[in-house]
Amino acid sequence: MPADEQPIPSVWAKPRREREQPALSRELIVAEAVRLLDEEGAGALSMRRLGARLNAGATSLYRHVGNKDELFELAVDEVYGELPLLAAEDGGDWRETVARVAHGMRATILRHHWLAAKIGEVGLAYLGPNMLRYSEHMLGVFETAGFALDEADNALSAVTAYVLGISTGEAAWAAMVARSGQSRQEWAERLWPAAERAVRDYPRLRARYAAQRDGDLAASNDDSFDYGLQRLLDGLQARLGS
Amino acid sequence: MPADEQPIPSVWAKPRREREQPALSRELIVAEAVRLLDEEGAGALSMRRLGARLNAGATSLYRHVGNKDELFELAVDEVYGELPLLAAEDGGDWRETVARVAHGMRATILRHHWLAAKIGEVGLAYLGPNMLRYSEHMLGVFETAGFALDEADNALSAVTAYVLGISTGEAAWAAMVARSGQSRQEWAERLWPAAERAVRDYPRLRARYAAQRDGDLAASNDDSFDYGLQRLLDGLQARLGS
DNA sequence: ACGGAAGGCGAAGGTCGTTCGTCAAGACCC
DNA sequence: GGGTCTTGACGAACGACCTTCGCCTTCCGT
Repeated sequence: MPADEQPIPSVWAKPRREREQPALSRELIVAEAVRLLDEEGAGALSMRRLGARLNAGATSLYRHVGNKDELFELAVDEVYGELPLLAAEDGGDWRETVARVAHGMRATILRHHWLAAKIGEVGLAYLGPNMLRYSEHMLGVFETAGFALDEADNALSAVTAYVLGISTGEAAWAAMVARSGQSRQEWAERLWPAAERAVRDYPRLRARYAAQRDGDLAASNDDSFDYGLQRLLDGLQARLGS
Repeated sequence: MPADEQPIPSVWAKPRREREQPALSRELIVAEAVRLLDEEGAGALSMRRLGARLNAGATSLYRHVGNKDELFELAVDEVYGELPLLAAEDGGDWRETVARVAHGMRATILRHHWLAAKIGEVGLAYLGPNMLRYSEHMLGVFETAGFALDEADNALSAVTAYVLGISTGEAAWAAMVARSGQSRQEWAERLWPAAERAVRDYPRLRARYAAQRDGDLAASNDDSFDYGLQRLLDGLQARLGS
């Protein structure tokens, strides 16, 4: 047995419970969970690992969180709090406001690449306070743009669904790259042969893949996102003209 | 010990390996996995339970599938195979075709409520054969409608993203209801007090919730889905006019 | 007839979520 | 000051999970 593992029967040996930190709290736990998720993905979040990062045992977390699923809900809403709440000036351009919010939402999802998958499990209607505040605010934006409340609801759902859907694919890709530890370039190179073989019999897909082969992938994703967003906004704007 | 558990040392007691079924195969495994997922959700799929449903041990599956993640990829692509591949007649209405495909895709996602969440993990660009065939086909639809190939790609991404995004929320809700074992009505009633309390301070949300309180929820979801879809198609159609 | 491949499976290692009982430390009341 | 209650933390343990390994049976091609 190593000497430093021998229990020394003295007051001074006792670790003198460290309480200079507020110990543990729901806020600290959720914040650390988000950090862990960002760094290592949803699969790497276990209560034990999260506890260890907080200098605590795994079971201590249950005093504050009750459940792992509950913890995920809290983490999702925490990130919802990062979404920009742009004011809709009365005479301002509602299109510009909505577009900026949509871009901000996409950026948030890409920053937290586990978010899209978790929303797929948890759903969009889960009553988190930050999510409610965001929804209320955006309904207001559409209302002052001229939509009646029920149509504003549909419009908000459409924009949110579009952003969430298109970011899901990008986020999944980013998550895979992050988990592999390789760079985005290496990963693409490694995947290329399989992709080329898979699309051999599909001329249109082959052409699309070839076109993206040497282009800037990030820029292409940005353009594609904005294209669909603008079409959706076009369609919404046309409803206001009548 | 019950008598029927005593090992009888006789040839006739041996179960005489049942091989009238083709034993096990990747196809059988994936089909049963989809059935299990539909019935009990993604959380209930374990290799042991899946094996048991196929009268096999858990580890036998690894001869055919290699991985649980791989099994999920196969299951996702299996469901992709259910998507309708509507032909785009040359003089026909491309809008109608795309709308019908979109509705079919939503119906498929709602029929397999685990799908949306899994796509969020796996991503849209995973090279499954059914998914490739579907993409190639839809690119063709947009091309014959008059879009250049790169714009057809963006248009397809937009429509797919919208459908996926809006179905995600509905599917998550359906999955929760299915897991709870209660009826949709019971679940809504049970959730109502919490929802009412949560939206108390948000007038627009409160009005929306109240409006949906006694309306037909399914019909309302259908309408909301079609609203956003039509706006997106409006925006795409406007691009063809010029 | 026989050798090798393929398929199936039990045991086991390691991780996970979660519950329970226990223990230390402060809060509060008489 | 002393006793009691509440809060927070934690180790042990249960059951379920994925996956690897080695062994056994079955079958097929030659």
